[in-house]
Amino acid sequence: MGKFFDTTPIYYVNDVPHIGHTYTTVAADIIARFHKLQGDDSYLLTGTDEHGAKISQAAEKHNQTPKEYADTISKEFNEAWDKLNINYSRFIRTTDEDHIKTVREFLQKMYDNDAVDKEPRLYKGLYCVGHEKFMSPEELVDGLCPDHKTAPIEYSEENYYFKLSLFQKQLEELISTDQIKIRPETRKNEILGKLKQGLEDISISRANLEWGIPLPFNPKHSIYVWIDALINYYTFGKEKGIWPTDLHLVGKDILWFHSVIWPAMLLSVGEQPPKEVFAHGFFSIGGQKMSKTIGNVIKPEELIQKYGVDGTRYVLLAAFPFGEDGDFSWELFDKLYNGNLANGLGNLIARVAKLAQDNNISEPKNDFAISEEVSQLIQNYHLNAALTYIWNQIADTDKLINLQKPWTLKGGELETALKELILHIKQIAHNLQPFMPETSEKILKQFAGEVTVQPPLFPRI
RNA sequence: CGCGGGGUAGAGCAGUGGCAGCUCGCGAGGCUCAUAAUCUCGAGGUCGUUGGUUCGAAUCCAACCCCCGCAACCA
Repeated sequence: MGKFFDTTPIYYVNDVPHIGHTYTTVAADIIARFHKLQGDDSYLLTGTDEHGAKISQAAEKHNQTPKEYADTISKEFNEAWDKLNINYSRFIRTTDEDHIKTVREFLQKMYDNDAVDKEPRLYKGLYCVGHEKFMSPEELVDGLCPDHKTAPIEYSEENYYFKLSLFQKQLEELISTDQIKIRPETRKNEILGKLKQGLEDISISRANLEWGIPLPFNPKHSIYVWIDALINYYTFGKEKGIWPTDLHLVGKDILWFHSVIWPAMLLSVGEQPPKEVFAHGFFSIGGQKMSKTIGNVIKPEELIQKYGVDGTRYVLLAAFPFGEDGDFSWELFDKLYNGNLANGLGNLIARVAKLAQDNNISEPKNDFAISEEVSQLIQNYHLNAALTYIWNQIADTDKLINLQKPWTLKGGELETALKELILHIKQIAHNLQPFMPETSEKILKQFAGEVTVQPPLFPRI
């Protein structure tokens, strides 16, 4: 028994929930539920990231204030996770009062500790309006932005800088010794490689941004949205007294922020860095990159409508090795659903329930926990391998039925055979608890006391 | 140019020095408890190319070919 605290990234309200957000969040929920079942004091944090210029622009388009706009999108995320049975401890928003207060205190402390310059640096650069970012002179072709064919504006702005470069040695040490454990291993190597190339100080404020948290030591500046966002983990962790984070689950695109910038920020205020950062892979859609522009984004509602809540949780995690990229297609997910849920798990439950009901067999009493093998796999975040293991248990039980042929047996032999099968099923149901909580509960209920036939768990599609 | 991922059976993938595997699909057979479900057997691969290291290479090394991603909203 111990404490376990894991997080999803907080999602930027510039975008509505899609399959990528869903994947991260379901995985984080499975890990958190697993720890709870093991008796740990388990916390899962998710939420939305709501500040920044992009949000105020999007709000303007919808004729809303930034807060109104953020409220709308944030609610979509929150509702999606409720539908998916995500057992979060808190849904945090960067517009929450306590978060804003914590961010200001955090930044003040960075400032007091000399991790932030006392005076802003003047940043001069070439700003491309199309990109909404500064371009380096090398990126320009004939003085024009190669993508937009426009001349960038010469623009200068005063920014406060975080002295990230001071932490290079310490981070290399912490990461290479797994005190900040980065997984999968290839990602750790990537980060270490990038660290060796040197760290530059980073700007943490914006001068002309209204939709943001003011810098405590100079309210004319707003805090850069990434800095604001990362602190959400600390807002919750500090309040609950459960710091540091045991696991930040992130997409591979934001690993740098979570494994380098965020730990450095924590070190600068004398707090412990996260124990582990795990970067999972991305979905492509039918061989193409997932993109709003292409319009091939899959929404969680579409998945739930087709596969149900637990069906969605299952197919997302069963489809690919956890940590690696995978190519989504409805064909693949349909196959997984029909093959493994309808024909596999669902059918096994149906056939044993019928045999037990017809012969008035009642539940054998026994104590159960998650199988040791499954437990090990989940602890190492081999979620997909854990599911494979459980499905082998299902296949083995099907084989056992065909071997025993209970429909040819009578009396004591029949009872012994069926009770053995029921024990197998209960073990499977327990192993499924973190992955498919509703299904697991349904099965355990169905096989409690007098076993009865129930409607199919997963009708074929 | 750079960085990263990948090329293994019809499809999707696992396998990082020791007899090439899994799932789906396909073919044949069995069972009848079950959601046209389940079980058994089978066919199908010169592991991208070339060269090297080794008793032995899908696996290690070198060169090359091809696909995808990052630099543009996006987990």
